[in-house]
Amino acid sequence: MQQVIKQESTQISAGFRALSDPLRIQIIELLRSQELCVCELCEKLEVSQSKLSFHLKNLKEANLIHSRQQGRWMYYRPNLAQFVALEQYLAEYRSFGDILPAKSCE
Amino acid sequence: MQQVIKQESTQISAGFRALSDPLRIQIIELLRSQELCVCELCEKLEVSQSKLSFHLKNLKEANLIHSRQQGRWMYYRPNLAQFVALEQYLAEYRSFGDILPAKSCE
DNA sequence: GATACATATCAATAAATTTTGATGCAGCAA
DNA sequence: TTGCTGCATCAAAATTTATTGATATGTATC
Repeated sequence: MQQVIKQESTQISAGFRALSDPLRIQIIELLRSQELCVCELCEKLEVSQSKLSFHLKNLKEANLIHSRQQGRWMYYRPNLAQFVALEQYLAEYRSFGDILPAKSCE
Repeated sequence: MQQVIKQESTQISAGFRALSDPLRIQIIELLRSQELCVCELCEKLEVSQSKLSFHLKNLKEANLIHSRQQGRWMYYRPNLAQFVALEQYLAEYRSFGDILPAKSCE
């Protein structure tokens, strides 16, 4: 039982972890309105290509972005379904209703 | 301008970073329905007190929980407003509408 | 006062993540 | 084929974050 909670918490935290870096937030912000290839992201963010590649992989493994190859270029776009999933976790968290006052600890 | 985006992205990512650890998710799950003191969290999560203290500080600095001292005990509870803020970031992200296809990169 | 208890903090270590520069690979064009 | 371009991957170093055990702080009780 405690084990199940532990597993679930690992999945949930993994989703948020991908959003826990400023550069990755900047990346998804740029992808918000338009599919972009790596070279365009490089230019706009002024970071090295391998650094960007590392963070794109990170976002992709968290299922937050999708990619599509076209010729030599790789285009990235957000996977909105995964954003919904994280949003829902937060929404459900709040929906639980008011917090009970602690029964005193002594 | 790019600087502003960078600052904002740092703030946002800091919020998610606090949720990017399984133990911290377990903590907020336990606080979901009831204020708890550190000793109760220790027992339920079976972790050392200093470890717990580290993660509680982390959550508190991210403004995700509040604390209240009563005698020797420190009671923690979620700060729902901050959960709303993060939820809203995700909601607004999605609300931007459909992604434009890339203009070809060549 | 002295003592016990709940929690925070600190310093040292360990572990995980990120950055960097180099190299590899696939697609395209000459 | 050769060479160029866009991107991924890798190994090493740098940085950040987490864990541990010890100690400090504050509160209550005696």
